[in-house]
Amino acid sequence: MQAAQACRKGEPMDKAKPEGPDQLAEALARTPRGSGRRLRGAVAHYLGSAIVSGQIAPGAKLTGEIANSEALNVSRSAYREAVQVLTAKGLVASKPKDGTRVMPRSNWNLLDPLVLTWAFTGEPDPGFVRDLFELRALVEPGIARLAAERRSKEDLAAMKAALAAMRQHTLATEAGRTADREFHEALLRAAGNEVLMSLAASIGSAVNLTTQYKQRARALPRDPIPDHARVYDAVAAGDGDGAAAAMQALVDLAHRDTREVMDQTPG
Amino acid sequence: MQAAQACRKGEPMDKAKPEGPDQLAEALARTPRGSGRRLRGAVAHYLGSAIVSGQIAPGAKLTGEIANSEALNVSRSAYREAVQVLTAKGLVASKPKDGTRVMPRSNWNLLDPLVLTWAFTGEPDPGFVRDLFELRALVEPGIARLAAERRSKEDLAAMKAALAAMRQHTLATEAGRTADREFHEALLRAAGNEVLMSLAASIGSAVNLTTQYKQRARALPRDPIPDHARVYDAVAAGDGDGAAAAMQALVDLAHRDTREVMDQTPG
DNA sequence: ACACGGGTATTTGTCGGAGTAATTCTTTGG
DNA sequence: CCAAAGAATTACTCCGACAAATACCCGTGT
Repeated sequence: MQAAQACRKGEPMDKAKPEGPDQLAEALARTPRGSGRRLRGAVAHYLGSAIVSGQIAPGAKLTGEIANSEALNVSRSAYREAVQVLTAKGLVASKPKDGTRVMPRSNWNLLDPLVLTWAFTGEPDPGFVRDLFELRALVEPGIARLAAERRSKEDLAAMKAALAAMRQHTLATEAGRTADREFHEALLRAAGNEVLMSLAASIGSAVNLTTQYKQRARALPRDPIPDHARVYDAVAAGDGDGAAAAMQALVDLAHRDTREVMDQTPG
Repeated sequence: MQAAQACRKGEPMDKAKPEGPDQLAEALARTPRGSGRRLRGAVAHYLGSAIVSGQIAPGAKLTGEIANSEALNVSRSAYREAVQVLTAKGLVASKPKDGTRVMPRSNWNLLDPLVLTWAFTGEPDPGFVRDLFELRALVEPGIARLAAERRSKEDLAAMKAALAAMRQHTLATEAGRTADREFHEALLRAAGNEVLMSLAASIGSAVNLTTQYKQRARALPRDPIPDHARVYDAVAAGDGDGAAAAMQALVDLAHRDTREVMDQTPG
């Protein structure tokens, strides 16, 4: 695909500029590039993964635009747009003459779904997973409490339907997992807080990634449906404390499952 | 002219108003553009504010790249890079033939510092502020609890120094506010959770914006230093529950202050 | 010897135009 | 009436040149 660039004008290969190992271009071509994903997205994924995984340390500065875009066999425009994405997520910052530098980790937007995706390419850092579960443990019970206080009849109906679908399909099927997502989404709507909704979307994306990881390790999670039911009952009863406690149990369960999987797959 | 505004499909276009040729370009030039802020940043700020403030509703599609960039008197590259920033923050999505559409609010990354900035240009939405404080009420006590359990001697020293500086300068001075930030930063370091750190950075940015707003209304916040001291004491004593409670009180206080200010300045 | 100020080189930033690719809408054939 | 082929529209990518900003070097003056 990138070959089109080199061949389009039929320019002859210049010996003065040794092509160098286009290991980079290969790696770039290997990056998954689905329907909506454009070239700039692939570049962003490549650079973002390299940064989040630590291959490019904070403070380091990456190669200049012209050189780097040529190394990746992409145009400078596409490369620059990819860098803008990284900049928007706080991973890098660019200044004339100084170049584009990787920012300290404290500046990264770790809750951005894409950044989370990059963090989970390869082996996830156990400390990072622990941090994520600590956040879940803080936020999700609070969401459940708010939901218990504010839920409408429609919210309850949606949660009940999702719960029934979960029971029917189980979490082993895609339909079951969809129902699970719908349950949490309904809970979130019931909580009536847009900011928490946005945060939960990020967390949910992280949950999906860990779940994927769990499945990769072929671990069978124990049945979480009773816990979901407890959350539902407490929310329906308007019992904030009960809902928070039930949700806390749910998060703890997921944490324990994940930790087990990560322990049984050492290097 | 009106090119940059939302353009719903099927609606007949009014003929151009006879006003100044580039009203948009003027507005763009008026957008604050500090040292590091580039042209693309100004465009992103302009479009982002218009979207977050609701001037361009979700589902609406913005004018094509060529027309819109010309209307703003910027090159297509700069405009596209600005749109990439918005895309990275979940505000818009682009597809060939369909154009660039504003995404539903649930897709926005409301915790992104820039998005928060855009949300606070003009009158902040009271509901949004409430949501933010609910998040703070959930997360910050948890941070204090973790800090109480994990703080090192260095953490305590840093917090103590910041507290002293706060006492000396008070929050009316810039030095005092810097000390305040340092206190919270030290607390965060003590908690030892990178994800919470990233989240707190976003929240802190929102806090700064609300504080700015409070100052704009010339309201004098009551003295929060005793509450900070209580947090410090509990953290030093390793009292997780106490630290959480003290921090809860601090957040409540800030919420009350902000609400007062917002009540006394109705639209 | 050192502080300071100006010039210079390097790097990102902006520009404009041309051609490509993907997707929706339309049209046509079954 | 439906489905597949085609047309139109839009974003996407590429290219090459120029402008702006700033870190760095060097000469100057004290």
